[in-house]
Amino acid sequence: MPAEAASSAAEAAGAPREQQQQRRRRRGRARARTEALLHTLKRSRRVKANDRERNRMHHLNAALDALRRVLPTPPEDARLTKIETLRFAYNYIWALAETLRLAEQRRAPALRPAPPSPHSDSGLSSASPCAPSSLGAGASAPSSPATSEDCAYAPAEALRAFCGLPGAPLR
DNA sequence: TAGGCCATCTGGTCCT
DNA sequence: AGGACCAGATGGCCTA
Repeated sequence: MPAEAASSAAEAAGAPREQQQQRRRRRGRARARTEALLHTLKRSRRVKANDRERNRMHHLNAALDALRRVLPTPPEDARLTKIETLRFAYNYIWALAETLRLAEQRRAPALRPAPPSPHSDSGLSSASPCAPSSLGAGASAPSSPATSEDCAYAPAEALRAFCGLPGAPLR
């Protein structure tokens, strides 16, 4: 072992034992200081990260609250939970899109059969910003949260059915 | 008291 | 390197 060799060499050289011990103690203290510093550094980074995470979640919750405010829930209803809010929003958007589609269909029945062509993605939905294709779901309407018969004849009814109740069916 | 919901902390991973 | 995002763990609060 080189260390042993070195120490015995030092002894052989006549270095006093006391000096060696002092050196060892100093090294120990220095290492302890470094570790403490590292620990506080890690700690302060963690605290900062926690702070950011808390902030991030607050922003997420604020967005969720904003979403709750625009959803048509009766004010006396208990506040929707997070998962309920998301499901409700999904169904609400679906119902709105469906309403729009049916309204279009009534106004211009001749134009009705317009299955999305493979190239239709880009050219869709000049009608309304709420049209299905502009909801980020691609060329087709969001998949139905229930059977399509449910709102085939009464869009308003459908809206109520799908959006009036929290926990409306979501796939 | 069990179960649901929520806020917070934490370590890992990815991105800039 | 530091920040954003994510998922798991934990503990508190509330309600049936």
